Amino acid sequence: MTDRPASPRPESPVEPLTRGHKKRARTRQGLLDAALRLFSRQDVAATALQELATEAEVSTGTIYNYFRTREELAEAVGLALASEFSETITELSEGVSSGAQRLAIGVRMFIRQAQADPQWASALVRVIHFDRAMHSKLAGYVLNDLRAGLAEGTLRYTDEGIALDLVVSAATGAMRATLDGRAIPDHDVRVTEMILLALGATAAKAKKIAALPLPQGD
Amino acid sequence: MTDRPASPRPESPVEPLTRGHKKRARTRQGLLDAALRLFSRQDVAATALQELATEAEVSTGTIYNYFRTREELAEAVGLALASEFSETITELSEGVSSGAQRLAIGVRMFIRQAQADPQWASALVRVIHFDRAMHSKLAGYVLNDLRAGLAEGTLRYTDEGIALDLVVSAATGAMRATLDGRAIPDHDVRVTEMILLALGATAAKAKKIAALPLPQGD
Amino acid sequence: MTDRPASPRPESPVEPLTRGHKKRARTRQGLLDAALRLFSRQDVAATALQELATEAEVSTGTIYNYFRTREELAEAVGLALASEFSETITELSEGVSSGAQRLAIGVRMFIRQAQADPQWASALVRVIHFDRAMHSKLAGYVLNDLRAGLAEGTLRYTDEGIALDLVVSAATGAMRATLDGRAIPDHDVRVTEMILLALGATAAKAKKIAALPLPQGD
Amino acid sequence: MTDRPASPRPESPVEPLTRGHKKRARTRQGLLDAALRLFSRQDVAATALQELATEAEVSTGTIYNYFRTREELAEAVGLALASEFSETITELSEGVSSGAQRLAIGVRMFIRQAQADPQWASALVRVIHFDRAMHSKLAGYVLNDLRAGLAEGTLRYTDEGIALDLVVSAATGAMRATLDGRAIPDHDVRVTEMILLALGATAAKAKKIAALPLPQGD
DNA sequence: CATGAATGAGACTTCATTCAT
DNA sequence: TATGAATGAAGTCTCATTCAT
Repeated sequence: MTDRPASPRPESPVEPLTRGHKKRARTRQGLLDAALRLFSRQDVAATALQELATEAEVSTGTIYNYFRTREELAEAVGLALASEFSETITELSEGVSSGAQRLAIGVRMFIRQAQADPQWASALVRVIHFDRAMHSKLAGYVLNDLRAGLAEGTLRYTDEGIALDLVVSAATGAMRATLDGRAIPDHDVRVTEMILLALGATAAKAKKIAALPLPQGD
Repeated sequence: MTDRPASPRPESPVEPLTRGHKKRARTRQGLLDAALRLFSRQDVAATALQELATEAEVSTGTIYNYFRTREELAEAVGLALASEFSETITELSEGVSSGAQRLAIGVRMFIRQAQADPQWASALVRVIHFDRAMHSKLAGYVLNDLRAGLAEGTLRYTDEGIALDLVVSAATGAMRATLDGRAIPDHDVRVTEMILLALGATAAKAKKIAALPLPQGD
Repeated sequence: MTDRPASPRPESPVEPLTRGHKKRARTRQGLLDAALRLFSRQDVAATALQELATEAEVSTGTIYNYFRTREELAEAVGLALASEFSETITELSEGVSSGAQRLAIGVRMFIRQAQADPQWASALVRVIHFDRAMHSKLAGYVLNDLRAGLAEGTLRYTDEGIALDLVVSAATGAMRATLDGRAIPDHDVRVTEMILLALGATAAKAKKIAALPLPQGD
Repeated sequence: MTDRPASPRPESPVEPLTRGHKKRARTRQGLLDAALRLFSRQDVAATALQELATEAEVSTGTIYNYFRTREELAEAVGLALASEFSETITELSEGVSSGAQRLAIGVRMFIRQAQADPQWASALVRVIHFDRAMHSKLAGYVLNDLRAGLAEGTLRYTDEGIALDLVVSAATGAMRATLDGRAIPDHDVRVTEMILLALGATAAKAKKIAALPLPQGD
C-alpha cells in the first residue's frame, strides 16, 4: 500500500486526450485534483469555490459547469476517494479467505496510507466529515468482512451496526492521530489488534491476525 | 445522568445578580447559551455572529465586548460543555474506586446524555470538530481511569495514546450514531463492553463492568 | 379570428426544405419560435441567450450566427409578431370600406386574439415594452383607418397624434387587462365602443360599429 | 401643478435631524431619491442595486439594510410616488364637487406634471410598468371620481373596470408621448376631452370640463 | 457597556461572448 | 455552420467589524 502505484491526484498529467468531448473529463478531473489538494489543507466548509478555480487554474465560471454547490463537489471528491480506496483494498484482499483477516488488512492499509500520503488522508477525513454519505460508503466495505468473520467464528459481536461504527470510528481516529503526528511504530498493527479484540476475537488471534504480513508490500 | 436535573443552557436561570458587575456575566452566559442553541442546529463555521446577536437578543456590537473571534466563542462554548460534562461525570464516579468502572461510567454517560439531550450532543460534536483543543480536553478525563484500570489489572493495553484515541473515537462515534438516529437499546452498554474488550479486559469482566448499574439514575 | 387556423409559432412546421440553404431559415425560425415561448413566460430583459439556446435546442454559439444582440432578437420577434398580426387584420378588413369600421375590426381582433392566445399576447406586450420601435409599427396600421374615418365623417378628432396614442394605449391596456384575467364578456366590443366615442363618433354609431359582426368567425 | 412647491427628491436637503434613529429614515430617503434619479434614466429591471449604492453614495452592503430585492425597492419608490401624487391631486381637487371635473383635473395634472418634471414622469412610468401594484394604486384614485361622475349624470359608461383601464391607459399613454417629446400645446386638455368622451360625456360637456381652469396655478 | 447603521472585502452566481474543434 | 467548454466581467449578497451615539 505504501507503494500505491501512483497517486493520480497531484497534477494528474494524463495524456493529451485530443478528442473533443474528452476535454470535459479532463477539466473535471483537474477540478477534483485541485479540490483534493485544497481539502488536504483546509476544511471543506472553509473552501471557497473561487479558491478551487484558482487552484485548478480555470476561471470562476468554469466551476459551475461541473459542480453547482460545495456539497456536490465534496460528494464527487468523496466518491473518487472511496473508489480509489476500495480498488486498492480489494486488490490486496483478493486471495484472502478469512473475513477477520481481510478486515485487518483493510484497516491497516487505511492507516498506513494515512502515513504514506497525509494529503490524501487529510482530504479523506475532511470529506468524510462533511459528506455524511461517505461514511456509509466506507461502512459498506467493512460489512462483508465483518459478517464473514462472525460466520467463521473468529469474531463475536452482538450488534452489527455498533461493530461497524466502532471499526470505522477507530480507524478514522487512528488516521487523525497519524495526521496529528501522533503515530507510533506499528500503529496500524496496534490499532487493528484492539479493534479485533473489541469485535470479540481472542487475544491470541487478535495479535496474530493483526500482525500478519500484508499481501503486497511490507 | 439521564435525570440530569435541568439543562442549564436554555434561558440560564442565573442568580438574582445582586452586584452590578454580574450583568456582564449574565450577558456572557446569554451569548454562550445562544451559541449552543445555534450550534445544535448548524455548523460552527456556518454560524454568523450576527445570527448569534439575534439569537441572544443583543446587538452585533455587543458580541465584541465578549469574544474577539468566532474561534474564541467556539472555545468558550467548548469549555462550558466540557466543564459541565466533567462535573456530572466526576460527581457520579465519586465513590467508584475501580478505574475500568469509572471509565465505563464515563463512556456510558456520554452516550446516554447524547440520547437524552440531542441538542447538547449535536453542539458538542460540532464544537469538537471546530475546536480541535476540545478533543484533548475530553482525553484528559479518560486518561486517569485508563491508567488506574491498567494498574489494577483489569485493563491491558500496550500504548496509552492509542488506547485513548480508541476510547474517544468509539465514544464520539456512538454519539454520532445516536444523533443519526441509529441508537439501539442499551447502546451505551454495548459500546462500552466493546471498548473494554479492546482495552484488554476479559470477556467476562467487560460484560460485567459495562452492565453495572450507573451510580445515580438508571 | 378566434378560429385563427393555427398558431404558426410552436414547432413551426415549415416546408420540407428542399434547398440546402433553407436550413438556415429553419434554424432562424426555430430561434424566433423559442424566443416567443420564452417571452410569453418572462421578461425580455430577464431572458438569457443561453436559455434561448436551450429552448431552441441549439448550442449557445449558434445564436450568434443569427442575432448579434438581445435587441436584435427582440426586434426580429417584434417584427414577426407585427407582420403576423397585420396579415390577419388586413385579410379580415379587405372588403370593408369604412375607416372607422376597419379600425374597430382591428382593435377588436387585437383584444380577441389576446384572449385566444395569451402566450402571443404576453410576448407581444413584453416586446412592445422592450422594443419601443414596435409601438410605432402598430400605430402605422391604425393611421390609415383613422384618417379614413375622419374623411368619411364618422370620426371627429382634433389631433391625429393624440388620437393614435389613445387608440394604441387603450387597446394595449385592454390586452393587459385580458392577460391579468380581468376580461369580461364582449370586452372587445366595449372597449372599441369607448374608443370610437373618444374619437368623436356619435353614441349611436359607436355602439353600432363596435358591435358589427366580424368579417370571418363570429 | 407646474408650480409644485418643491420636488423633494433631488438631493432632499432635509434638516440635520441629529437624533439617532432619524438617521435610518434619512438614509432610506436618500436611497429612494437616488432610485428615482436612476429610474428616470433607465429601466427598473436594468438598474443594478450597486448602481443605487453608487448613486446614493452608500456602500453596497447598506442597500440590504433597507431593501432585500429590486422588487422591494421598486415598490417603495412606487409608494412614494403615488403618495406624493395623490397629495397634490387631492389638494387641488378639494373644493371641486363634480366627479367628472375632479377626474379631469387629475388626468390633466398628471400629464402636466409629466411636462414639468420629466424625470418624475419617467420614473413613474417605469415603476408602473415594473410594479403592477402601482397600477391599481393609481386606479384607486380614479375610481371615486368615476362613480361620482356616473351618479351625477355627466358620465355614462357600462363597465367600471373597462372605464378605469381606459382612463389609466390613456393618461399614461399621454405621459409617454410627453416623454417621447410628442407633446403638443394643451396636450392635457385634448387628452382629457377624449377620455371624457369615451366615458360617455356629451361633446359639449367634455369640451367644457376638460378646458376649465385648474384650481391653482394654470 | 450597549446599540445598530454603515462599511467593504470577499464569496457566490450568472451570462454574453469567444473560439478551437 | 454548429458545437459547447471556457472565459471573465458584472451583479448579487453576506458578514465580520467599526464607530458615533
